Amino acid sequence: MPISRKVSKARIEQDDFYSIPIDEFFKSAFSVDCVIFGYHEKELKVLLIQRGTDPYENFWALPGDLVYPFEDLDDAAKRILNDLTSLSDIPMRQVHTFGKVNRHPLGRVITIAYIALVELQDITPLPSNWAKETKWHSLKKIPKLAFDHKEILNECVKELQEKVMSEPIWTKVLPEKFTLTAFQELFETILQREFDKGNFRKKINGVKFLKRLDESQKNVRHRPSVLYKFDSKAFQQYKAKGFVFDF
Amino acid sequence: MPISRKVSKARIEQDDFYSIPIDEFFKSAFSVDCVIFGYHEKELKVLLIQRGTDPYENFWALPGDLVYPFEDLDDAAKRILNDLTSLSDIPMRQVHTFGKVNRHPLGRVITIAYIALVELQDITPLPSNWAKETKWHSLKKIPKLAFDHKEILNECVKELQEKVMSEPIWTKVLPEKFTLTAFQELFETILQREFDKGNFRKKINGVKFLKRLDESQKNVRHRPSVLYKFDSKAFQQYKAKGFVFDF
DNA sequence: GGCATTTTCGTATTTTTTACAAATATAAAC
DNA sequence: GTTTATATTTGTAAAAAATACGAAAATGCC
Repeated sequence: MPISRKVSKARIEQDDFYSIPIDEFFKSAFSVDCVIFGYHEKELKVLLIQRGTDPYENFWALPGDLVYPFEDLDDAAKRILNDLTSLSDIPMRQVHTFGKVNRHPLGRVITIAYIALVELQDITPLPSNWAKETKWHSLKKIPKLAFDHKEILNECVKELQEKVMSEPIWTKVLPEKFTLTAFQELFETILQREFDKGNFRKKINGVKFLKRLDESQKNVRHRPSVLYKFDSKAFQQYKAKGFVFDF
Repeated sequence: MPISRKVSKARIEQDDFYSIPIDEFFKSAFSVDCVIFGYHEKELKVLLIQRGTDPYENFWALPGDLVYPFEDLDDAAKRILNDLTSLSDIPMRQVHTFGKVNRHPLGRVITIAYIALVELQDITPLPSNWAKETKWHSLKKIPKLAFDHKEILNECVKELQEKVMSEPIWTKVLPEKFTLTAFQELFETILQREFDKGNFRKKINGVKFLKRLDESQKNVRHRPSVLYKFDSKAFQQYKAKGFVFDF
């Protein structure tokens, strides 16, 4: 195992290399930040924590922390979300890595952002470990955030909008059996545009992984809506062909 | 600056925290791997280097190296590609971060993958620094690769197929003025399916950011093709609306 | 000029989208 | 019971787009 290697003098003099000890490279850390979007009744929120530790003590921030040296990234995301908010069983997806040199005051820390989408009412985050407080914040009024978390959040909103069209990231938001109206409203909220009810429904009926059930709503004072469910097996075939909703 | 912080005993005993020195977190490194796809005459290749240093000396690998502690990720990608292959001015896009614990024998190293797409004939990579050799490898026969680079490559092929539909990642492949036949062949190669010539053309003509010029091919022994060019300004509006080709 | 070649245009058919209206199913009010 | 309010569901006519072809056009070369 070499203890040093040739590296370029970064953009000072091309073709001119000098040696720096390889140990110098192993002085960085990385973190995971979890962007948990909460949906409820046509409103989209994001779960923030109030930091109870330096740096940025008392600031609102995305739930995030340093990854252990012996921990896989996806595992770290789960563990960190659970550490700070007591939440578990929330499937998250990696979306982007943010790596500006001075984004963290304690040293070089790059952060990998993960997103998830849940029904607000289904879960009750509880602050834990160094998180003083957890709170759902409407996307329309986000306070000043720690680190570069505002930038991360903005990017993740875009990623959510893209991902919701091609991946079943929305399955945790809806009950197992759901109405097409609920499905439509969810997409309208995330994508910020409206669809014609009848035509939206026609498109859905052409999509095999949304299965119409022989069951309908109860106790509604209007014509009850037929219930649908997501067929993940059928979805696999769509995914293989590069499926994207064409709303 | 705190020298330690409470952390959970990762998945051993929930709700039980102990302290480990914060320095322990700052013993990792990260690298960038560049997946440069080269296109030429209906064939897609990827640029690999032969490693001239441990670990994995003499193995074929994606051009990649450790990121300096004082270096932004996007800058590192450019610098590293240039260090190893002498290439510059190749716009790359971050696609995914790979972070399995034991993916690197020298310690904890996560790697951020970047992709780009270029015309093979336009550039001449030259091995430099610790790269012994550079070579374009057909995607159909990839040798055994260093680290987890095979897995990274496979994932990046999928990302390329997705990105080519929504982002002008293809602009560096085609000359400034190009024929629709060339454009079509490029997409057929990347997506691995074929399109009807006349109908493909009709779709393109409905897309405003592909501008038809008052100019056509010269010195071809058949009816010359009209040339088109990419209008990046017009594309911005498409992008804002979440444009995706619907081939 | 005729030939080979590939682009380009045209068109008839089918399919999908769109916009909107009418019919339907339920609970609750009368 | 009958009516009413409400939202779901179906239907449909017009417009638009996709599809599958084939014919016409423009070039270099013989």
